[in-house]
Amino acid sequence: MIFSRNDGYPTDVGTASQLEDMLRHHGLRPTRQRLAVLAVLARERNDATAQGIYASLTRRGEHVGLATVYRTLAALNGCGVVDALMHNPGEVCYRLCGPGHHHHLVCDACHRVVELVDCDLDAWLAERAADHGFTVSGHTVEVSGTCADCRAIV
Amino acid sequence: MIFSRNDGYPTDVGTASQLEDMLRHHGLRPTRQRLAVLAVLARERNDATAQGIYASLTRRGEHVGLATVYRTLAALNGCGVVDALMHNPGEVCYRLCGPGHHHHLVCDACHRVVELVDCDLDAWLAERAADHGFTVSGHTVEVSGTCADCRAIV
DNA sequence: TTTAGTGCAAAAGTTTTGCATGGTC
DNA sequence: GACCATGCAAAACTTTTGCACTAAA
Repeated sequence: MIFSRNDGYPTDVGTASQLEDMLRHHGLRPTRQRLAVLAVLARERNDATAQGIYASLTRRGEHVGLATVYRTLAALNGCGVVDALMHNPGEVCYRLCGPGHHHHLVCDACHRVVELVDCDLDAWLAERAADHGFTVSGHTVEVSGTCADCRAIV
Repeated sequence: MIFSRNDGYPTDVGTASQLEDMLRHHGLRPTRQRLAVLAVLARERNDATAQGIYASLTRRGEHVGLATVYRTLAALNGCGVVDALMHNPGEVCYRLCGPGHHHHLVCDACHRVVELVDCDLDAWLAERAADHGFTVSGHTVEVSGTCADCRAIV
């Protein structure tokens, strides 16, 4: 799996030309700006806000308009390439994630994110929901905790 | 349990004097404004935004400043009296919930919320998290689906 | 050359804050 | 009287949008 990561470390997320192919595959033109946003996401072990990504780009001298960052993230989220996390009120965090069903384990201290890929809650939830007359269309689990690195510091 | 509800229906959430006691119990002065906000939350089977609560109060002729609504919700959330749900980007929803550990089953169509109280995920999550070096401090599950009423309409 | 994407600035929206006033203990 | 809570308006923020311009197909 070339475009997926399983923990937060900056693993191989594809060369520039592979990122281009991915964008094209989703009907998105591989522009300089989109590749730059993807590069920041690929380098980020934590989740990142639109504002934060914009700041990263500016810091590195890559000129990408803030509106473009927002539009790019919306497009990538629409394709399922990035996940949107809403643990903080008032802002959305984005993260380049694997394509399958998974949940997020987030470090309270450093915001590092790990994907939990094995989840078999469906049957259990469907049963509980049926007790209340609901049919289930989806679910998200967010687990908060402390990663090994941060625990070591304290 | 007098201040808890299990589904979204407007059940008995306490008389005015009981609400006063609850506020006092948390070190909050039982002002007209706070009781009014609580009354709106108690009457609401769905979750509600600060803006929506403000609108409800205004509609009923109760004059409570918008800043006061925000401050009241923050205080009640801090006490654990109301839960904050963040399913929509850019706004926080609040809901008067039971005091114990529970999760939320939310109707996609009408935003009705039901609390799921039996949850056994702790051991399973702790194990998965340990595989990645994390210790778990908490978790939230948000289940989306369609309630019986909304399914009937379609 | 046709269409999609970008930049900039303005606008929209939610939430927070400062400070004087009023209510509660 | 001391302290907490409120109201109002301004400010801070994130996010969206309009429109002329640029780049990709």
